[in-house]
Amino acid sequence: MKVTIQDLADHLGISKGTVSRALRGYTDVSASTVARVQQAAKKLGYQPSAVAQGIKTGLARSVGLILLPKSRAASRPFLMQFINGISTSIAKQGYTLTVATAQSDAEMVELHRDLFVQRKVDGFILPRTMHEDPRIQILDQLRAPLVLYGQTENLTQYSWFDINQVECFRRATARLLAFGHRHLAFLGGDAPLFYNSLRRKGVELGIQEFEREEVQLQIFENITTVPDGLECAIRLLKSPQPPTGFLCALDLSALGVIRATKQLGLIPGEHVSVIGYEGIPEGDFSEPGLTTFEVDQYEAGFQCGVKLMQLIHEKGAKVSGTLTMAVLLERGSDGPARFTSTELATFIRNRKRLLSSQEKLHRMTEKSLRN
Amino acid sequence: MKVTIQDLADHLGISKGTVSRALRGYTDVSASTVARVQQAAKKLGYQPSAVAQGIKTGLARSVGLILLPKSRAASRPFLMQFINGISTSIAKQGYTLTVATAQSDAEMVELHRDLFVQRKVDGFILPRTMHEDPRIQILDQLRAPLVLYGQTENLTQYSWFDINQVECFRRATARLLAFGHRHLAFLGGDAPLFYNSLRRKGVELGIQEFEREEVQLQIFENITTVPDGLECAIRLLKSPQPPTGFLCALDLSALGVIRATKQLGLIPGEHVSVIGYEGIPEGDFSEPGLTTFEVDQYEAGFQCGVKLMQLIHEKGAKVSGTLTMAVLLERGSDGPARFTSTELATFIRNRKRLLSSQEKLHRMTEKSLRN
DNA sequence: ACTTTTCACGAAACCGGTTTCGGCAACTCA
DNA sequence: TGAGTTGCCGAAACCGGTTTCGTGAAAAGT
Repeated sequence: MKVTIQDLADHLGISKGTVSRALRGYTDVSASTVARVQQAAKKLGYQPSAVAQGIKTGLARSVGLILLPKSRAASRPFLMQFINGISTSIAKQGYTLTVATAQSDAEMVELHRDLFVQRKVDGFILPRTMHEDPRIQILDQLRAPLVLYGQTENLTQYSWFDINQVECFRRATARLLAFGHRHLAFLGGDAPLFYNSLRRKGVELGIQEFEREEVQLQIFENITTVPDGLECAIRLLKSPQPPTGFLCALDLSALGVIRATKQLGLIPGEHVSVIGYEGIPEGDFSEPGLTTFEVDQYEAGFQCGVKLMQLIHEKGAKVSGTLTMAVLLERGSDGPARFTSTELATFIRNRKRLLSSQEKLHRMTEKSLRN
Repeated sequence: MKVTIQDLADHLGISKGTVSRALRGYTDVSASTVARVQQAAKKLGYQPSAVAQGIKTGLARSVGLILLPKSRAASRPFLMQFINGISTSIAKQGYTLTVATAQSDAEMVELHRDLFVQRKVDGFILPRTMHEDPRIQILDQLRAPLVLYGQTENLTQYSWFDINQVECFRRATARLLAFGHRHLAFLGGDAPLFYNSLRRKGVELGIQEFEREEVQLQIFENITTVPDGLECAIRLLKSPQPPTGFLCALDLSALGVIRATKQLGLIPGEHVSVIGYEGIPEGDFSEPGLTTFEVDQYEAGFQCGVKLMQLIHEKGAKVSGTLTMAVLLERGSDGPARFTSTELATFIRNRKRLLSSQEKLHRMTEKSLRN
């Protein structure tokens, strides 16, 4: 059924060693033999078994990506294009992507170890880097090649790729300040993940650089889902000094903030401003559309793949880090500050009455419509 | 660095054959030796190389899943949980998931062949089944184990898992009919994919079974994105006999329909009804929420994995098909028919005037608010 | 006490490749 | 023409496991 190198050698009447050398591009095989072998290989449909190759070369020709589906929030939207990017970049060297899922952090670390020790993969791409990432520690011990998608401590020791999130949030902050907002809130994401510090740092930097007036900043963490963002924003907006501008580490929490503003009868982008980060598709379906930084996940995956291939193949290859920018999508959820914080608080208090009167008007027109 | 079976054997002073038999659970090894070997393996951190194992057993202990990222529409949302399901079910037998991406149908077929011929995978899971699926044809030739996620022709020859989409759309249709809708539209998805026929069949069945009154049904295909749905719905709603109920093969197109209704000043769920299928997260962010059938993608992946493991391991294993149901999420996008088709047409014509008057009222209240 | 069976393990073949090594034949050069 | 290269290929070792086979020693049977 399956044709082996021996079958091919017998068919050509030469030794399997010669067949192997011919196909691997050794120079000590005559051009005519190489041609014959290649032709016969194509005719018989021979392709060397990756498994058998791996035993001698010590390479599985696969890279590992281990996911934690528990954290639906941040890993779901980016997955398809990220995978596509990795897969495309490594395919050139005959590599494939091995994807596994873990249900806990501990299991994730074990999985990395096992996959490498069992030679199922030759290296890893690590998304969602953490502070003192335990995956890195164990892979260091094993001397496993790895590339980080994200940053962490001791960055010079590893290859990594990341978006300049500090700069993104610095710009987002500067943007809201330029719009006239003076009371800001930063809704951070998963505290143990490194990105959170970076995005927060960007906000703080943006405020530092702004010297014209006093700026108020409230900081929150672990706001990772729509309900989280909703609840947090409701609480803030009902406070005596509500923020007029929201900087959200994640699009999902930004969508929650938008919901909250609408629940309170406010118009996002007009009464309050919201900026997100990541560019998930849902952001285009909210009303108004979410202003956010769109990350090119395909490119991210691609670059991670390229870097990992270098580490695996070029002995003594230098580790390298790359920082790129995300694109600001200016949709409708932010804009010039209409209110100060104090004005907004008053507005929100008065809003209830007005809402009910509007409701009445609405019903009136609806009724007239029916007839 | 890496500890091999020979290292372990030397360390214990026994032959590597015995070590292997001890770890593989052969009976002709004394219990005490088995214990010693297992203990030493753990101490030295020995785990057999999957690559080396594979050469003798002929198994790579990996299953393939090949994606077509081009078709962003349908494959993106379900991916994470589907992968999680597969990965979890096959992990028990030491299997991992190999994911690759193809940029065209032709490349996808090649990839399946190559991955199997190179023994990188022992079998495949095929999502998004097509009519006369070319992947199946080539994998049949290679006698490669496969499991379909979806249905196709000659279903008795393969293992497959699917949602009973016919029944879902029959119910959706019956639901709209019970709500009093008599002019329906079915917005189908990718015509070459098998699911499209099934969902359409469900709609036709639902209408057939309804014998009380005459029902009008308009059918469209290849409506796979939000803009597609938007454009199609606008056109339909502006026609002389607009449908009052929309059955959408995909949530994305349903979201487009909801947008269209709102653009025309209609209230989804009140003036027109929309039902989708799949349960993508975006459906929960639209206003009103999208009524849809939620598919458990984790379960789907899990079952596909289980079936594939059976095919690979149990020689002479019977192929098996499984049909389950999706859960109807009753959100706000559908409801009792307020209008007949004719009434709706009139309503939409009159709507423009009313919209501008409402706009005026709205501005009035806004102005009073500001002061 | 001697044969037969069972138990437990070592030796070796094997899987399908890669890579090293050695040697024959042809070719170059003096 | 004989010695030294060079080109090309076969033989064999090797990679790290699995599995078959054979055998010595202990246990069981007579």
